[in-house]
Amino acid sequence: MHRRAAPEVSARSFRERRAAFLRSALVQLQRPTQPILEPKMTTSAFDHSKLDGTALERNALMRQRLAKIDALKSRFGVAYPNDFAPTHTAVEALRWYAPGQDSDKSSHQKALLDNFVAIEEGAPIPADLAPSPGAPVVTSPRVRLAGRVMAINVKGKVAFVRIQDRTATQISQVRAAENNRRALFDLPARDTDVSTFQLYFSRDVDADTFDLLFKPTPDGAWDGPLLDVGDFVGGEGLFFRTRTGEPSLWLRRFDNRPALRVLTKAIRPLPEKFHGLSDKETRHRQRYVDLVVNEEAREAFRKRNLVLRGLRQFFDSRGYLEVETPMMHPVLGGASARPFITHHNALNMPLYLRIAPELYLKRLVVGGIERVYEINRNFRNEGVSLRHNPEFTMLEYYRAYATFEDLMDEVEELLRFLCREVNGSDTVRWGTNEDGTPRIIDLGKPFQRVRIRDGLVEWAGIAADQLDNIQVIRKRAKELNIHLDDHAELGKCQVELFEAVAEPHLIQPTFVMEYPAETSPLARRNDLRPEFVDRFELYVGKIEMSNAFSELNDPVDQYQRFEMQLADKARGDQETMELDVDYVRALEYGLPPTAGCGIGVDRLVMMLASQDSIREVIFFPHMRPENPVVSAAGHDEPEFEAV
RNA sequence: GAGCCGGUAGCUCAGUCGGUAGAGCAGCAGACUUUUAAUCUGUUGGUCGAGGGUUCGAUCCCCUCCCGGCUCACCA
Repeated sequence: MHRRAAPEVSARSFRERRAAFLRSALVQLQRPTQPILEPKMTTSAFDHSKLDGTALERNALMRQRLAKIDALKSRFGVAYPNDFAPTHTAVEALRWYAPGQDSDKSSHQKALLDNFVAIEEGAPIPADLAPSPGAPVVTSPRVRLAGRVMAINVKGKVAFVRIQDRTATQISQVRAAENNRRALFDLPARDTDVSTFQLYFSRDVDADTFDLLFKPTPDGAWDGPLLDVGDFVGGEGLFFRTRTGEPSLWLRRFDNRPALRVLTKAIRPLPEKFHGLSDKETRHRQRYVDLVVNEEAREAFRKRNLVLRGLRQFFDSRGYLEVETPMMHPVLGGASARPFITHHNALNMPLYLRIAPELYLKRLVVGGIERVYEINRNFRNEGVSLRHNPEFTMLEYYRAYATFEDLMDEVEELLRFLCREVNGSDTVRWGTNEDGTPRIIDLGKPFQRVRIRDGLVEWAGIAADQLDNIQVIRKRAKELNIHLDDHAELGKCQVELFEAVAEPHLIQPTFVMEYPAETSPLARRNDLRPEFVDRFELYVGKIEMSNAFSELNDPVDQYQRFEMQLADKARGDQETMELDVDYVRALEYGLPPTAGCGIGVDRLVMMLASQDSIREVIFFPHMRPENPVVSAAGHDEPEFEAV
């Protein structure tokens, strides 16, 4: 758009530069991958040091590590072995030390910390391992642990290697119990490296491997230590506690195998251990790094998983059927939003990425699935913000023979249930108050309920008998410096003004009710006052969390409301629905009295995981590409014409 | 789409009122047989986001662009 306005010459040179860059990038990107794709090539024949000077970024540290791979390969014959099977996870290893888990636990008490022998269960005591005669003996199973190296401490002829595996988040929690247990040893609690388990490597156990991994060893391609933070390793040994009481694996040689092996060498270094990775752009673009180094990131996504499991548990237990309906819609409907449009080549037809599953789910209720829910992605072609991602996860559920008031109770129960599942509490800290103190959301108390008209009277100061006077509404909005859409009719003005003035009052969970009918084309009119619909929205922390209503099941009314939407569209409103003839036909077969509810799952997770940004609860939030996109089809004349 | 702020070593950050840059950590070399942000000694490492302009000279000043953050608008 803005490029159009740029001078013709600079626009052309820009295109040419981009095209030239892409051509070279394509050529360069192909270069390093070809040897790997060649079927006759094996990894052992691949010279990693030759990867220099390609399109891939290569700094000094990375070149160094590529050379280390070749050194490992020349030593072991394989650069990337895949024959190490761990017996325990890190959390299982830590739990082995818990009281009552093992009959021999008493022997791991304080008395043996300084002077003891660790032996394999059932094996004789090897004389050469006894530090001194008569030292206490502890037994341990033979254990193999694998994980990513998060810290290396070499202290003379011993080394400590901390590894992290898939149980990183769990182990952080188990550490709390372990810290309590450390009191038994009169040791201070540890609060660093809580997600790792420690390997202890004494040089006298396996001097060759020790020197190879931790000491400079003139050995072909690289003569420095071969182990780096970030590598994946596998180690074999016996459980014991170090002098400082840290549960650790004493690496040993069994059957002449190395005590510690590099399973995957990391070419790129991990972020520095103390400050870690804090740049949000990198954290979101390279989520894999974020997850490795940031406990809070792992925790947020663990909670996301708990929310998803909790949702399914809640609805499954109440007889709802989970379904999947189309994500590509030939007809736009179910919400008011601008869509993404794509095209089906073989059928030569446009398709919309769905903005809501609503109309399909209600078709299923017509089909007899009286309780139904779907958790899936919606796509809306709108702005990106702390609360909006172009694709977001939506829960919608429908329940026959229920009203929107029944759903209010159910949603309240749902949120309370989820909060307990995720946080073990009815309250959650989310955001900050005006005065900077942590804001506590209380899902334990009954949710507040407020009618739009009451809110307008109370918070916008509009006289009760002037609520339907659009001039008064607009004038008041102007006074309060609140922007209303110029074409908006009365109902929309009321809702917009309400949302603006009510915001400060919508921090604790609040149901907003009595929406004007014209703002809700799919909702059932109130029986007594048909200008309203039986609908609520749930607000928490000033943002909309949920939207629900008793469903309109009168096909004649529905058809007319679709026609009103078409009229809006004709006037230029881009966020209206289309006339879905088949949906009306479905209603003609009979939709039982039904209430339905949509819940923004990402926002729900934000709240329950105490996150202020939706990007913290979506693994790969939408971001602009870092570099010009190289087309998979290999077009070497890419088009950059701005649309 | 608009405004403000930012992009400096692998990471976290200083800095230069214009004379091509520093620290900590990581890396490398040395010491250390129970460390845990290990410690101690020495040391390598940078197209200062990209392009253009002003200038004897630009990482710094000016312009344009790219990417991000925050606020606003649209929206859930």
